[in-house]
Amino acid sequence: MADAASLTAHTGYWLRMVSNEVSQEFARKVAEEGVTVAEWSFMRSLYDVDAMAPSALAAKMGLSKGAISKLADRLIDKTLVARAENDEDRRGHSLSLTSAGRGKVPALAALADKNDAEYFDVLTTDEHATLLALLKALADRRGLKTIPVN
Amino acid sequence: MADAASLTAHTGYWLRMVSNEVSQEFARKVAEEGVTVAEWSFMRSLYDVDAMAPSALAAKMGLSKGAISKLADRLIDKTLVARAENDEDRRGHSLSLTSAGRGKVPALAALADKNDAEYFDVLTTDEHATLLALLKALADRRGLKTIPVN
DNA sequence: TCCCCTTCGTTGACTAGGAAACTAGTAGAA
DNA sequence: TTCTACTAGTTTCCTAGTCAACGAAGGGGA
Repeated sequence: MADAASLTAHTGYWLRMVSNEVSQEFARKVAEEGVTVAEWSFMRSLYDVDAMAPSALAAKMGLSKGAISKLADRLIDKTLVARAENDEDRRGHSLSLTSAGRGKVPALAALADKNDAEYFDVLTTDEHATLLALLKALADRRGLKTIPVN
Repeated sequence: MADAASLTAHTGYWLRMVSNEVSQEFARKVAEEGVTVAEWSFMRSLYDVDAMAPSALAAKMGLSKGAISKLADRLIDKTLVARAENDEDRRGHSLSLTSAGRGKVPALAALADKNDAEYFDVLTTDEHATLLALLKALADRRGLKTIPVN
């Protein structure tokens, strides 16, 4: 019955609790570098390519087109990202990192590594590996393709 | 180096991806009952007690006082929750479920159970148990006390 | 008793994202 | 070639949260 179904009994509950914590911790750290987690994810996605269409980035980051549009505006204000019109298809735009933006990525990536390592440090190596494997298995079996922020 | 630090290598990344999915799925389901996930969590927290102070609820749900205040407004509009002034300490208020609100909880709790069971159904019983144990261990060892939405 | 300091809850300004309307441009069919 | 349907991005409106400022109320010391 309802009374027996304690809120804390759900796996989704613990998942969210832990996930929130990792993200908040990381948000605090990247804030010192002057960017948000979403902005970092945006920049990181652009780092591997020359340029990318907003719609592709939306799919990759698991955000709506509208969110990408606004996120891009903010990053352009910070001169970390540039938006260019497309010659072939004049509807499309392409987004790319400026040199300032590109220069910021390594430090942020190091921060991301450090955050992850520190957060999961309370687990043994085996436990950490098991957790990662289970999460990947879950994502795989549920057919997750989108790439959320972080 | 930065290039080697792929975004997808982080445990935090997978955690967030899976957690987002569970939450969104659940959000979609409770929406059919006319409430949001935060509203459900609010009602669930009130279900075990007669009444509760906004500040206590904020601590329990891991939200700010302001968020609780607005959430309460919405639930009062839906006549699921009532707000009363306190006689002993006239600064304090107390929040409680209306009978309509209380009546809704069991169905929502069943939905929460069902969602959790269905989502993690792709794991074997052992895998599910291991995942849950790891998440709890992580929360415990990191001293997590707050109770996030869900 | 009266003042200062703290606490409780609400409010307002702001940030972030989603959904849908909208604009501009492309492509295919007649 | 021109009309229609579709596609890409942006914009607008809405929801949901944070943080900081605020007013009301309590409590302890001079």
